[in-house]
Amino acid sequence: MKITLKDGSVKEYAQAMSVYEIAQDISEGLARVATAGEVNGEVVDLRTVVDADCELSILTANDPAGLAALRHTTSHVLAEAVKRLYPNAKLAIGPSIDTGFYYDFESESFSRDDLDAIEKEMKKIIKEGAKIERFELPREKAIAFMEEKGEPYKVELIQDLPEDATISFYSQGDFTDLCAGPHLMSTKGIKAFKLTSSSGAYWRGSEKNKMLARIYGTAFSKKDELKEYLQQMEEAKKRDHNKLGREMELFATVDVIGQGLPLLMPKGAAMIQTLQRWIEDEEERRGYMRTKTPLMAKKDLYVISDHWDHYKEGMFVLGDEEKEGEEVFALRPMTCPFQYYVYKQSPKSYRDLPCRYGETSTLFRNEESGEMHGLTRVRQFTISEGHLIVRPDQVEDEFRGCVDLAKYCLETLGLEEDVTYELSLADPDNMDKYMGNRELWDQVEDKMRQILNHIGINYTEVTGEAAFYGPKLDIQAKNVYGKQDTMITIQLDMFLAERFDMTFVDKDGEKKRPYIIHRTSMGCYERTLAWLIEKYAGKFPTWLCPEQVRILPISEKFHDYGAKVLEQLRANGIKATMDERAEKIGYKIREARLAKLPYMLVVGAQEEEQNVVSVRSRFLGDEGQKNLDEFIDAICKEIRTKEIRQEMQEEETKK
RNA sequence: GCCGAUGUGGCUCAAUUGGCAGAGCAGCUGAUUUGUAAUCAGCAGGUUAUCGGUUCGAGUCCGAUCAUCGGCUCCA
Repeated sequence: MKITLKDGSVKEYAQAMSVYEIAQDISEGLARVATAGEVNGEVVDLRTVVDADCELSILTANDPAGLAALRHTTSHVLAEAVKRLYPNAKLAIGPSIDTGFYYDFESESFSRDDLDAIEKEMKKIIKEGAKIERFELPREKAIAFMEEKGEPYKVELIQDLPEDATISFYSQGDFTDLCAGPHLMSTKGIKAFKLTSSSGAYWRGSEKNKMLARIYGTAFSKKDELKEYLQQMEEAKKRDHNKLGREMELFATVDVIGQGLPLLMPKGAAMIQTLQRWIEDEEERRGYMRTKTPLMAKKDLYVISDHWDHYKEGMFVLGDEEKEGEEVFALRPMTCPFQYYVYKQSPKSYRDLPCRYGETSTLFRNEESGEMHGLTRVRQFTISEGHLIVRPDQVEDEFRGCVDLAKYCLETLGLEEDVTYELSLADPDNMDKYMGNRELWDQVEDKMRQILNHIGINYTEVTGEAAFYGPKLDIQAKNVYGKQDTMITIQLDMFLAERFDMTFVDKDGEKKRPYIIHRTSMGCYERTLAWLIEKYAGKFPTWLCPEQVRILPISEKFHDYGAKVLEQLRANGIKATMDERAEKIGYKIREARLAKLPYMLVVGAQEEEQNVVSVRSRFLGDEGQKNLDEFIDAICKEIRTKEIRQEMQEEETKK
């Protein structure tokens, strides 16, 4: 047989060989670092026997799939260590993930001390360097084997495998685990790992099931890589919006106000105000009409919209439903039906469409107590909400317009490189969660795919993530820890128009149903602020800064001149302040730097005499003396064009 | 909601087996009037998240509640 390798070279063998043997044949060095193979594009175990012509790559920890194999093997070592130290623990599952791996056990929860002890045991296991062996069993024998070992979760897993599935096991020393692989040849191949945290996790991800104890860890092929990763995580923590945003006094929380109800402090509020003014103006330019609708409504409205059936648990309900004759209200969790009634106030002609409504809309959602997080998951939030009522022939253009607006927002904020696009579809196995029937959903989902393909967006499809009234294009971003959140959503809805009896009169005089596009432009203000904090580590583009310029007088003698400068800056719409304290200039500069301000203007005798300012910025450092008008022109232009200037490279000096 | 951790001046952290709540920074006052990342001195600041219990005595031990964090589930 002929084996074509990645570099194009060809190896010929007379008899069937395992991937590992081929690696050995290429070089002993390669065999030592091999973690998996790839045959004709499919990732395979090192023990997989190749018996026909194929393309083959030997994977190492430098390949994503190879690294996954290394981490997966590490999770088995973790499981073995846990079984040694806690013989009563039951094994659940232990996959590799983006950042490393985890393993779930039925056990008491693990403390940090426990993790340290387990790590120690893992090192012992790695040092023992047992050979890892793979074997298969027929279904009944596999079940009997795991029953004998007292592993009920494994038995359940095997029972749920398809009838024709290969049931494989990997063993190392005395430890055996049900596993599809691939795995390293020996536990010795694990060179650098760390158990990072422990937590609870539901068996099979369902809250109806038992809570298991999960251990998270990570592994690399080199100690340096592990060290670098751990350092990166430490760095990431420093830009965590939840820490930095509080430190910078952008927001705060108060226990008596409650969970998920952050206070936006003056600086955070200023930033959100800037975003809001910008996006409202931009939407107006794009033909949106602004509405302002109530933050609450009678239950009746939500019954019509079906939110009462689909979303009641998530709403703050006011009044006692059980009480006869009592009027029940609820704070709004969305704006849709309010804007529909704006539309319905007069009969609409096909000429009136598309009808684009925008609202800076505050919403209330009663999230469960454990869900709240900083500014990204809150109970009251404000979004740049909009609904477009469109004729069927306008759907594509209008949808495209929404995507275009979303992209414009992302580009302006400098975030366009950091997002991924998801097409969120209904779960075909759970259609009673949704309005309408499967055929209608197929129609609207196909329409959505078609539009996205025309626009040329690179997206992945995710089933079960649709809204109950339609599929969504979700624009996702990751936080500093790699956790994903939806930043912007554009949704296509062909159900609610009927529920609310929305119509337009078409050319032919017939009443017809419009389509509705639900969309956000910039998304949720709180979440966007969080994202900006992390993206820029608090060093925001000038136009977004709550304090853009600080005047630093050399001494009190120059306060009058400084005040004149301040007045001029403010007259030009620049957010400026003056540090009037009787401190030395070095001290004032230090504080302004730590506050991450873009511009400092030092004013003293020289400046007053020549009627100039000494500019110091985050971008170029000392920019020398400038005429004040010249400085104002430059910064006004920077703010107007929303320029994102390159930061100066420097070491942060902190005490 | 579930599993777990945490909670001491605005911030960062001390406080021996349960035995007088303390420091630095920030703040205020005074002196200094300063030229590009920390001037000096003094003062003030606390019902140790809240409520309850054990004890001669609780920041420390126990219970409940609230909040924050790491996850799970859910979600914009």
